[in-house]
Order: sequence, then C-alpha cells, then structure tokens
Amino acid sequence: MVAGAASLRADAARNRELILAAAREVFAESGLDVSMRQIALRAGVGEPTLRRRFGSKEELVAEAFEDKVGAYADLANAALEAPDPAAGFRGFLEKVTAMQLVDRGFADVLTMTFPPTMRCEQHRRRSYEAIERLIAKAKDAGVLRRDFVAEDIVLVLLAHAGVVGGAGKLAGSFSARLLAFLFEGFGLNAGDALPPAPSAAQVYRALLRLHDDKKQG
Amino acid sequence: MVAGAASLRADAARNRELILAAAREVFAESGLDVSMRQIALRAGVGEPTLRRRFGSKEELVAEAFEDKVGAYADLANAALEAPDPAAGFRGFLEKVTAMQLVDRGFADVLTMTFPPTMRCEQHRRRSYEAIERLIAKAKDAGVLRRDFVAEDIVLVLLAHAGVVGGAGKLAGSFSARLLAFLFEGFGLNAGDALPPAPSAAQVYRALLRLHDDKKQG
DNA sequence: ACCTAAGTGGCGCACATCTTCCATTTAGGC
DNA sequence: GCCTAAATGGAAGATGTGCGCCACTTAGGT
Repeated sequence: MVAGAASLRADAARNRELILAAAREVFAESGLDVSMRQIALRAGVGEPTLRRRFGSKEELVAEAFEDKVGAYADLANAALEAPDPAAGFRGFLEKVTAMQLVDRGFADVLTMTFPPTMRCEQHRRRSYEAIERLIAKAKDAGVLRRDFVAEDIVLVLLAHAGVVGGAGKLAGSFSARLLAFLFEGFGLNAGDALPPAPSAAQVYRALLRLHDDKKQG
Repeated sequence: MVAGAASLRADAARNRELILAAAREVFAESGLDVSMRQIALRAGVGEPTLRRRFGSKEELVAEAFEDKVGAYADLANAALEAPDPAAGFRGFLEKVTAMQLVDRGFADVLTMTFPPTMRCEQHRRRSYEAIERLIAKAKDAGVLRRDFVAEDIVLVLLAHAGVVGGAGKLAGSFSARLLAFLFEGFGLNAGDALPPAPSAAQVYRALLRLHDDKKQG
C-alpha cells in the first residue's frame, strides 16, 4: 500500500485506516481525553490491535491530526497570497478558529507540540514561518500593531480553545465575539460592530451544562 | 462551632475544616480534576469521612471556593467605588484574572454555575449586578464600547482560563498580554504598550510540557 | 490446495477511582 | 468515670482504564 506503515498485510492496513477514521471521529466529538478502548470499539477492532498499530496515544493523535495540521500550515501559506494583508491575516485566524470550533480534539492539538520527528511537528514549523511572514506583511501594510509577535497566535489559539471548550452550545457565539475583540486589540479593522452576544440566561444554562459534563467525566 | 454544618461533633467539625483546607490547596495546585482520595490523603482523613461530609465533589468545590467567589463579588462592588470608571473596570478584571492565575481550581469555578441554592451561586448573582453597573458606568464615561455586555466578562474568564491552563510556566506572561489585547479591544485606554512576549523557544517548551502532562493524566 | 507467518481478539492481570458495609474507636453528656 | 451515640477508616465490591499472553484465524506466496 502507498500509505502508512511499511509492508503491512492488506487486512491490517485496512484496520489501520478504520482506526484512524474512528479516532478522528471520537476526538472531534469528545476531545483528546477518550480511552483507547472507546476508539477501538468505534473502529470495530480489538484493543490489542489498536495498540499494535499505535504504540501510544500520542502517536495515534499525531497521525490522526496530521492532515489537519498540514491544512493549518497550508492556510497560513495561502493567507500570504491574499491581496489585502489585513484580510489575509484576519481570514487565517477566522479559518483556524473555525476548525477549532468543529473539532474539539484539533483545538487541543493546535496548542501542544510533538517530538520533532513527527510530521505533525514539521507542519507546525512550516506554519510558523508562514505566520511570521504573514505578520510582517500586515505590519508593513500598517494594519497590525507593531508589537504583535508570532507567539501571540498561540495565545489566540489557547484563549479560543478555552472559550469553545467551556461555552458548550454558545461556543459559536462566544467564538465570534472573542475574535472581534481580539481583532480590535490587534489593530485590525478598527470600529467594526460586534457579533450578537448571548443572553444571560443562555450563558447560565451553558455553564450549567459544562458543570454537568464535569460531573460525569 | 459557629461555622459549617449544624450540630457536628467537635472532632468531626475539625476534620471538616481539615478537608476544606486540603481541598483548597489541592484544587489550587492541580485544578478541579483531582480524585477525592488525593484530597482525603492530604487532609489526613479516610475517604469515607470526606464523602460523609460532602456528598459530592460538587458540594466540596462549592464550599471550598465560597469565600473566593464572595471575594470576587466584593471586588466587583469595590470597583464601583473607583473614581475613574476605566481604572475601576480594568482593575477589576486584572484582580480577577490574577486570582485565576494563582488558583487553577478557581479559574474553573469562575466559569461554571452551581444550583441556585448554593451560596456560591448567590455570590455569583451578586457579582453580576455589580458588574452590570460597572459596565454601565464605564460606558457612560465613554471609556468602554457601547456594545459590551456583562456576558462578555464570562468570555474573558473562559479565554483567560484557557490561556493559564494551557501555557504552563508562561501563564503569567500570556495572561498579561491577553489582557492588554482585550482591553484594547474593549476600548479601554487605547494605545498602551504590550507587556513583553515570551520567546518562540519558551513557547515551544511550555507547550511540550503541557503535552507531557496530558500523557500522564 | 496448502502452509507459514502475520494478524487478531478473548481473557486475565494490575491499577485507580468511586461507593458501601461494619467493626472499632472516641467524644462528651450524665 | 461510664455509657451511648456519633464518628472513623479498613476492607471489599463495582466500574473503567492500560497492558500482555496465547490460542485461533486468515492472508497470500508457493
């Protein structure tokens, strides 16, 4: 087979893909804190099989999200092509946070680092270079405050992950509002109107739901 | 005894306080995701004793943080007295986020809600009223954007909790920088310089450390 | 068709957590 | 000082998790 580990028997390779697909599903729904057993169950294979293919959860996570981290790096590079530096920079953050919004596992992956040998980490480094150039371009165009640094992107991803992880059904609403505040703080397109805020009752219910989740797991 | 549950034998009441003190310590260090056993161990009591006094972790958390949530509400009210509305509002958020910074458990507590009967929740409601007035005052003084709402405070607390929870040793640095960006986005004291950013290498190590933490537990 | 090695998963082990039961201990009114 | 009811924690059950053994199955070259 073209992909994956070298010289794997056909049925084994198929199971490997089943596992990766299942892992992507489960991680997206429930974040990275799921048991290997749940993933094996979803994939329809036994636990030992999962463990044989992926020695640790770290390996599984890295491989399951390799494509998405690659897409993340591609996004950063694509943003460099945008004619308007402000729109490019802003669009990049909007797209990335949207990915965090629909994949709780990916939100976590974006805020960790892997051993440098993994492809995931190489994508991350590739993205870093693009991001630095993206920032420089925006600064040169005068649309981004000059004391902004590439590490602030990590700050954004951490803050956004915290919001989407804790806001339950209001994640989308809070996400858009956080971005609006931050864009304003970054010096991008000053004076824009905020997206609508949730009501106090909605917030109360959303935080109560989060609380119930913690009780269960 | 004056405090706590009614008509508890002296030794039982003492153990109750030991448990609360231990819980505050452990929660502050490691967040709310610690086992009841660890808390019992730290308190020097058996698990069944802990469970008898506090039927669920929810109760224990609520009581352990009651004072801090009360202090939070007091902060909001005290901020109303500040002569400068901008400084009052800003100082409130700085103090609250500082509390999140030194107490990982409190950071989580601030972003959940409890059943309305608990004192914790009553403090939260008290704080909500003060915050609404604080916001109105700042808006009237023209130092806060008019589309800001009280629910955005929750947004700040969620985002900040995400940052301090995920940044490891860089929590302080990231915290200050996030606040600076948000204050700018809120329309407070425009044009301030940012606090210094961490280096790329520091960020890499901090996120690697977070990653190791996840591997362990 | 057959045979061998790769692949598989049921089963059991070790460990951590939450929960309950009950024999022992101890506080504090008398 | 005694005696009772309150309080305690060791021990054991139930569940969920990571891990390894080993007999069974099956792919795929011959």
